Amino acid sequence: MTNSPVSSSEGNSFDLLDPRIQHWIWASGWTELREAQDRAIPLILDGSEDLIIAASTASGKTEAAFLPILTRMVAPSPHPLLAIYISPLKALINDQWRRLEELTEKLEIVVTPWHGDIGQQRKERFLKSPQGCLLITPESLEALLCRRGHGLAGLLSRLAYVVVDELHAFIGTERGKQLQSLLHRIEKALGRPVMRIGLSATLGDMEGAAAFLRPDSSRNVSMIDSKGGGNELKVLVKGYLESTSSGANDPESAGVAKAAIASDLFRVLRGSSNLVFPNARSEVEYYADSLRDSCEQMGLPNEFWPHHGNLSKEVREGTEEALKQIDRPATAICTSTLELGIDIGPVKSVVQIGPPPSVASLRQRLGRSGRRKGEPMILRAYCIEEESDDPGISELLRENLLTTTAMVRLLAEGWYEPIRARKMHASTLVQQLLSTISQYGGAHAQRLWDLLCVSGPFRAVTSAQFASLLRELAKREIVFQDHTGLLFLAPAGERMTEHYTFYAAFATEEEYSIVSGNQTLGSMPITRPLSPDSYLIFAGRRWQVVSISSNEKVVEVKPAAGGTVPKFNGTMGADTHDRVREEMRKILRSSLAVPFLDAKGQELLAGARGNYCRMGLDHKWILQSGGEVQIMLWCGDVIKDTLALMLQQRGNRLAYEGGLSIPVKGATAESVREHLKELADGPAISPLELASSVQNKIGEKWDGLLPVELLDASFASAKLDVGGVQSVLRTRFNEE
DNA sequence: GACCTGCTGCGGAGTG
Repeated sequence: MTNSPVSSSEGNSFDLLDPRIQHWIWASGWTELREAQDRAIPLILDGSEDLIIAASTASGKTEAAFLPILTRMVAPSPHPLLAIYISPLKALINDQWRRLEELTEKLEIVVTPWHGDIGQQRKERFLKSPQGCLLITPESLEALLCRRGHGLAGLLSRLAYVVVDELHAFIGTERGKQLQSLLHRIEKALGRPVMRIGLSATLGDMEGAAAFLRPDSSRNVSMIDSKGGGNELKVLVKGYLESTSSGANDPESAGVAKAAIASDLFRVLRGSSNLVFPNARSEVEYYADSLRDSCEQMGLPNEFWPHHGNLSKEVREGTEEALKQIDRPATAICTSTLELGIDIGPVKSVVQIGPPPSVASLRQRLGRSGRRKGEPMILRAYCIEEESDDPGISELLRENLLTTTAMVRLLAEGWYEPIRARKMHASTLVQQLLSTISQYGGAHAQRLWDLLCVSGPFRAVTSAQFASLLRELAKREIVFQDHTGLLFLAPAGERMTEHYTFYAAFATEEEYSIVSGNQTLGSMPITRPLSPDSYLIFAGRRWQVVSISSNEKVVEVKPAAGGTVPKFNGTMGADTHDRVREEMRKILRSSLAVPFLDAKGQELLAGARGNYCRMGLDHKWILQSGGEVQIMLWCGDVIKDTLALMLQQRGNRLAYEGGLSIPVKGATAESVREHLKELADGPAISPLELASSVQNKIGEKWDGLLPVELLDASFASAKLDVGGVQSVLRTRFNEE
């Protein structure tokens, strides 16, 4: 292939591919293999190590994995091979299915998509001839193991590769723990390791990702980190001041800043395609409605479309289609639904309203713009600060503007939050235990312990905790042990594993469907049912409620002129990282101008710096104000929350609602100082003891089935950092 | 004090 039209920067990866695949590459008009593809091909063909491919969106990661996998599949062999591709989204499976079909058309390789929306016929065809590429979700794979476990070794006997897409979306979550367990159970059933390939755009640290992909380190994980040429970054952060003093209860005056932001967005975004991230579904509804209304007022076709997780598939696909149309401008107002790799067209700029949840998330969002060579990435951020008669510390230090400024600076430095995967997820152990018993139709306690906790991913669980979990499940008649020592599912356990809701590792609430005529607009939580005739803004439009059916959980609506933005049930917020809070303090201590702030932003920052000096915050971190004491730790939320619990456990009364400080009520600075000194220098309190003092620890799906001590341990692993508290307190005392 | 994701087997009606 000396005159091959496709060049390869290093080595001869192209030459290693099957000629038919080489022809496909040529016919697709590619002039060269991307760096990640070039490097991945020999490693995947060799197959003796695991692999992580981290490369930017639209850099051909999927092809990097599948070009060599398909080459292996079409090579002459007595046994046809099988590859499993695991995706966190059904939409992504459908995308990849289309792309792979195009590639495999002439190769006679069967590609089988498998998730909840795929018909039974296709699934049965795969079960009869389990080869080719299986594209599946973790939940469907769980169901496969749980229900067809007997034949698993036969079914997957040809398995040669496991590809995990969007790896970062799994790390540190219940779904990620479930996925690790599934991969381990498959290898144990086969009695051999299978090459694992992780694909990701954003990875804070590659070592952490490797430890996630192969937790027992029994195989080496190679890494391809192809960051790609960074496009120029253009940033503008705008500040807004909202007065909430005196007339604060007047609903008309609340939202002046939001209206100003909406009108600025209309002015700068019209005529191009953009993504707007306002941080909350209710805010998405506000801006989508307001911007669509502005288009209508001016007699223009609508360019603004909503996208969030409570909107129906049809509404979301409508927005995605509008974005893909290159010849017509379209801007999506969205939540993190548009952060993952669903295929949307190129966008000119990304708008962030309010502080981003994390630097990593900001980076992922920004990666959606400036995708073409030479085009800059454009970020416009809007920050609303409040001004009241009785300002708190967060208000005086302009926390929203300051957080956004700190995150933009860290982003520009190239820093983002490393992966945190120290959580035990004992809730998911309950699922894996029951699923494994179902898979084998009964199992010895010792075997389950070995499989899940000794060689498997629940390494943080002790044998005593595991034994107490089995006793708890037996007490609840979910499992029982026969005279030979085998564990079986009891009737309650069988009902659990047979119900379709068992296969997802994460919990969700029940919701009402919102229906207009024969169109389903989406769904809403049922904790706040609407009264008939009330008005509602949903899917970026205005509606009136016609009827509510509690039995069928359906709200019927019709178009209307009025409406208010709905409330959704938010869960706990994101944990801001230590480094972000340190950067915020650094900005307050400096007097240098921040060039990407607008005039109002500069003015607000100058005020915050003045307040920081006036309060003496450079050396003082325990402040007395009236009967309240404020503790300023300048650390991330996990440590701050842990200290709040420690103080509460020692009898302090807190008025803690997040923010920059921990307020202690009815105390003196001296007494609080004494407590903090003892905590800093005294023996470290055990995280389990601290956890046992916490009232509501139920957070994950099966937490309610855990014995007390295991629940405490699982809570502590996810939420507490006692060592971190001591270390931060010592730093603060030393600085005085 | 954000956001997001996913799900089997069967029975019955309707159609070719």
